[in-house]
Amino acid sequence: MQDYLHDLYDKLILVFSSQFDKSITIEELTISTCKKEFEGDFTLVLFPWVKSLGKSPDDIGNSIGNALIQTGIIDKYNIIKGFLNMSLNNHFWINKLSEISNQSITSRIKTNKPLKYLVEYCSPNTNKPLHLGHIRNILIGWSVYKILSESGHTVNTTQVINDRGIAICKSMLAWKLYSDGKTPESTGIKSDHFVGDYYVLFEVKFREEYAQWQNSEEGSGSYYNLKKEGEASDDFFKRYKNDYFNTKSSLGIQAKEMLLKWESSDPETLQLWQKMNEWVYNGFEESFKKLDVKFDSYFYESQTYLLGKDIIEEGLKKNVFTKEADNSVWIDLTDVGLDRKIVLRSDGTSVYITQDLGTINLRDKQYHADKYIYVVADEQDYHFKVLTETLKKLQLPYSQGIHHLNYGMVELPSGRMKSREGTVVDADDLIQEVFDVAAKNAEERGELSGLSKNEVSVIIHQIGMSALKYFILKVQAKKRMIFNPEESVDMQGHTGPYIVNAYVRIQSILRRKVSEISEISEINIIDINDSEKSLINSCLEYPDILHEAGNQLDPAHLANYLYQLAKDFHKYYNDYRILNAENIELINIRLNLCKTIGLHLHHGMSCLGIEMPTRM
RNA sequence: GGUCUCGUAGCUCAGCUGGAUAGAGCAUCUGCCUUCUAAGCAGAGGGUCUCAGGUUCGAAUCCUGACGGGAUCACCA
Repeated sequence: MQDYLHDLYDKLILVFSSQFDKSITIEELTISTCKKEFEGDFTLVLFPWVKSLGKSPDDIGNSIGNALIQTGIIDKYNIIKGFLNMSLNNHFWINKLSEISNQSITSRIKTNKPLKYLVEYCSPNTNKPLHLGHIRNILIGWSVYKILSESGHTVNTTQVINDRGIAICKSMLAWKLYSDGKTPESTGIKSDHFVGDYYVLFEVKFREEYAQWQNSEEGSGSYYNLKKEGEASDDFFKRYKNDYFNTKSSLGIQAKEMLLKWESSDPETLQLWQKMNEWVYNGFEESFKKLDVKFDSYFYESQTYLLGKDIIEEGLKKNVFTKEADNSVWIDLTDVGLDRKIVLRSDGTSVYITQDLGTINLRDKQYHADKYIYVVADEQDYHFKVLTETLKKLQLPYSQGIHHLNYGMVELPSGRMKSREGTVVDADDLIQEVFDVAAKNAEERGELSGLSKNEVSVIIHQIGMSALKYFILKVQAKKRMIFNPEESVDMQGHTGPYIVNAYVRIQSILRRKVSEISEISEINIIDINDSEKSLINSCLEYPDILHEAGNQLDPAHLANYLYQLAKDFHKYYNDYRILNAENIELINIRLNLCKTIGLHLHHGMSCLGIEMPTRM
C-alpha cells in the first residue's frame, strides 16, 4: 500500500465494515493511480469482491463510492467495467503538497530498519585501463551505494584490485624489454593507459615470436606430430598457442619467471611491480574522479591471495571438505544441484574461491555488515552460487548476507567486445566523447555565454555525465545491454539531459520569480488541475520508488521514474504558465509545486550518481 | 549435454508482487519559439508481448513444455 493514502485505506476498511458487514485488511485492497484516459485520481479494482459479496461490480462500487463521499474524502467517483475511479478532494492534494514542500526528502525516506552494507564494485585488473564493462559496474555500484545510504542504511564501498598474476607480469616484462625507460611523465600518456600499452605490446611481440616459430622447423614439426586428424595448420596453431606460451615461448618463459620472482619477493621485481601498479592506480583515480565515485577501502589481491587457507582447515575438521590422495581439497555440492569443486590445489596454493572465502571472512571481522553486495558480471553467477553454498555448509553466519548483484555483459551493436580484436570501448575515450558532444551542443544553444570558462566546463561535465550515466543506468542491471556508442551521447528524448533540462527549467523559473514563495495555508485552497494532482502524486510516490530500488538493488527503477516525472513536468510547463498564472494564490501553489519537483529530481538523480547544473 | 538466464514496435528499452484499449525513446513524416531555457511540446504511422498448453473473473506478468539468443560447467581469475 501507498503510505500517503492511509486515510483512504482506513476509510475503505470502515466502509466495507458498514456497507457489507465485512472485515478486511489493507492487503486485500488493490488501489492504483487512475489511468489518464479515465476521470479520477485513484482506482479500486472491484472484481475480487464480486464473488464473496454476491453483488455486481456496479452495486459494490456505488455502495463504496457513496459511502466515501459521505466521509468527505472523495468528491466524486465513476465505475467503468468493474473499476471504481475515485476523485479525491482538493484539500487532500493541497495538504499533501503543503506537507512535502515543507518537509525534507531525507526525513521522508529514512528506513525504520537500518542495516549495515558493504558494497564491492569496480574490481579491475592492473594490467590495463578501465573499459565500458567497468563503467557499467561502477555506475551500478555507486548508485546502489547512494540509494541505500540515502534510505538510511549504513553503507561502505570497497573494491578488490587484482594486482598480481601473469597479466601484470606481461606488462612489466614488455616495459623492461622495450621501453628504454620511458614513463607516463616522459611520454605524456595517461598512466594506466601507458601500462596497458605495454600489455598490448607484449601480445604483439609474443605473436611475432609465435608466427616466426610456426614457420621454423620446430614449429612445422610440432604441427605434424601433434595435429589432430585432418586439422588445418591455422586451427592447430590457434589451439596450441597456450601450450606454446607455457612451454616454448621465450617471452612466455620470461613472464612466468617474473611471476615466480614476484612470488618469492625478489626485490627488483617487486620494485618494478610497485612502480607499474602505482601508475595504474594514478590513472584509475583520474577516471574515478571524472566519474565522481569513491571507495572507502581497497582490497589488494597481493595481500589477500594467501587468505582462506585457515578456513580450508576448519572445513576439513567439520568434514565439509575432503582431501584427495594428491592433497587437493574439494567440496561436494551435488546435493544442492552444483558440482564438486576444488577449494585448494594439490600443491597447497589457493584457487579463486579460496581467496574469496578468506576475503569475506576478513571483511566480516572488519565490518560485521548485514549484507555483503558484490557487483560482478553475471558470467560469474555460478561462482557466487558455489561461494554462498560453501559458506552455508561451513555454517558461517555471513552466508546469509552474501548478495551477488549480477549485471549483464555489455555488448556493442557489432557483438561482444573483444580485446584481441580491438573492439573494447575504453572508459576514458568514452567519457571524453560525451564531454565533446555536450560542449558542442552547449555552444550551439548559447545559453551559457555569460558564464566563466570554469563554470561552463563544470556544466558541460555534468551534462555529458548525465547522458552517459543515465544511458547505462536506465537499463535494468540484470539485463544484457547493447551499447550503441552513437546513442549513448544522445541528449534528446529518454536521456539524462532531458531530465536535467526539466530541472534547469525549474531553476530558471525560480530565479525569475518576483516574490518569495510562501507556505501554502488552509485559507487559500483553490482548485488545481489534473496535471498538478498527478505531479503531486508522483512526488508522494518517491519514497516507495526509492525503497523499491533499494530492495531490488535496481537503479533502473528509479531512473525510469525520474524520466516519467521529468516528462510530466515538461508537458505541464508547456501547457500552463507558472509565473503568469491567473492569480497570486495559484502562482504560489505552482511555484511550490515546481520547487518540490525540482528537489525530487535533484535527489533522485543524485542517487543515480548524477549531479545537475542549474543552467544548460 | 547439465545448470542458469533472456525473448515486448524496424532499433534500444519500460511495464512483470496478475487488473481497463501493452507504453516510451530513437528512426520516418507533420505542426508549435515577439510570452517562465525548443536538450522542449503536440500529432501520424509502427505489435500474433517467440510459440503451445495450464491456473484465473482476468495473463506480457504466475506454472509447464518447446523454440531461439547468451552465460557457465578449469588444480583460470
